Amino acid sequence: MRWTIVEVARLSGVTSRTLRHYDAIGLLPPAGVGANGYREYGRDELLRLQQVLVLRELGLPLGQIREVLDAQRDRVAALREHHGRLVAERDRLAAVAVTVARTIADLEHEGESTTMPIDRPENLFEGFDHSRYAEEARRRWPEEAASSERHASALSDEETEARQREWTAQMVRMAGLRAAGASPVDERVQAEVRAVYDWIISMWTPDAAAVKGLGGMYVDDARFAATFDRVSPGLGAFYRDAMAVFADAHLG
Amino acid sequence: MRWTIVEVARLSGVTSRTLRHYDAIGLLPPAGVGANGYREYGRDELLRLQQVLVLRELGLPLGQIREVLDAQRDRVAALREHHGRLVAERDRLAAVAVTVARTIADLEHEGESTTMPIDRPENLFEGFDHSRYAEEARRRWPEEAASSERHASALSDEETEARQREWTAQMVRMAGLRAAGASPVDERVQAEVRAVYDWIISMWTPDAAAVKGLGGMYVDDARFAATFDRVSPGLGAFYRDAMAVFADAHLG
DNA sequence: CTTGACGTTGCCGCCACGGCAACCTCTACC
DNA sequence: GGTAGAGGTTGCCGTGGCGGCAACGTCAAG
Repeated sequence: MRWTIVEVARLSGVTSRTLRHYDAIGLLPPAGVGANGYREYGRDELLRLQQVLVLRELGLPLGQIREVLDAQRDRVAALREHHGRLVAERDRLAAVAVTVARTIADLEHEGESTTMPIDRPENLFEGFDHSRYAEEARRRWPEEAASSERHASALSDEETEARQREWTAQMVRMAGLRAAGASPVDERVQAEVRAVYDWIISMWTPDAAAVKGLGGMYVDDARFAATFDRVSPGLGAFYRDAMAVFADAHLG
Repeated sequence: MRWTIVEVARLSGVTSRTLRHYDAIGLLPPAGVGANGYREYGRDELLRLQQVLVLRELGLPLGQIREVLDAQRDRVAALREHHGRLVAERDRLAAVAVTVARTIADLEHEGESTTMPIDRPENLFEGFDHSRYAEEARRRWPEEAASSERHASALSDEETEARQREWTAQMVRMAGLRAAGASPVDERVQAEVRAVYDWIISMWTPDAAAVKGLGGMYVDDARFAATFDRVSPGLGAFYRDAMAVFADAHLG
């Protein structure tokens, strides 16, 4: 069985342009080329394309996908490396998003003093030394994290670290607001408190009974049950059992 | 006072190559050009550069930075738009990171059956139709969200939606494990339950008294107090007061 | 025979620069 | 005044993953 480029495109969902690109960079050469110059793809190429798309979906650059598929590289190692990059980029974007949100709020509430006078030009760029802050945070927090009795066992290291960083940044912002003379009822202060509240919630630890009770509700409550059933009949009961196991193992 | 390109570079932290680039694309033309062809920058250019760097730090593309600074565009509107993109991209990366992590785990624990037999090639690409899934989720969830008593008032719409998406994906994965014959004590199932547990935690709602109590602890507990004091003396008490206000306003 | 769908190669563009080449200019020192 | 070294200039190529377009050949159906 042979397929033309557009047939493969329709099967896989990528464009024919992309398939030609993959040929051009040697990532997925066709099985052969007909007398008319048309590319011909076979079963093996479809399988390879599937693997390419899986890895591409995971965000791996095409060059690394080729290395992995040509077995010159360990898949797990490549993915682990990639995972680190993803998490770092995710955190960076999260931090930027927070800053942008705060900037928007500031701009909306700006009264008058947008332009502050500047005498020494080198002060213009004071805020841009990020590495210093990041190091500070890293130096300050590890011991605190170790000595605290926070119930972190259910969270991965990455998540824990991300929360710590959030928390530190939170305090710094709060200190800034206070220094600027804001009172506790100030809406910007309250916005920060709301963030603290979210954070508290995420640290709140329901006990074993509560988790089991929730699992039971997944079965007994018609609304919940219907939601699960739409995904897969009987899934609610499966959740209930699995949650009971988890509760016994981790929350005893 | 006039500065050469390298002096500006040293003041601001960007490279001279970047400054030339900004000139080339019309983002930051120098104040003038000397008889020797050297670019000369003045105070106004430093101020403009500072604004450029602020907006660039927020991730705004250079073209939009130019539009904003040339006042053809509303800053807040541009940032709001940008914020949406950031959050979407952050969520996408977070989702991909989770998938990559699970893939790594799968690859590490894979026993033997890596290559499953495939007869119908179109099935190879079944998992890739994301738009359909996304629509499904969007159609399914709004009512559920509206009718549920979940305490979502303290969360933004974006966060709520992200949680819902996580939750739906969770169920699909769980259904897949179950279909594959996994039992509730299976470690992959338990890993998913752990995710549910985290989700439950984040939905758990402490009442006003609990929030106030926690605020009080920020002052009474020496460990907490010390942490706050290192950031700013008396910050703990400030938190306590602000949290009491929040609790009264939102958790009464 | 025509039409329209599909195939090919090849080149430009995106975005924010980095790197290099080839060359000119300024300052300091011998 | 020669020279070294730091710094200035323009201009072109490369990055990643294709999309879009041009200009043209091929195939099946009516």
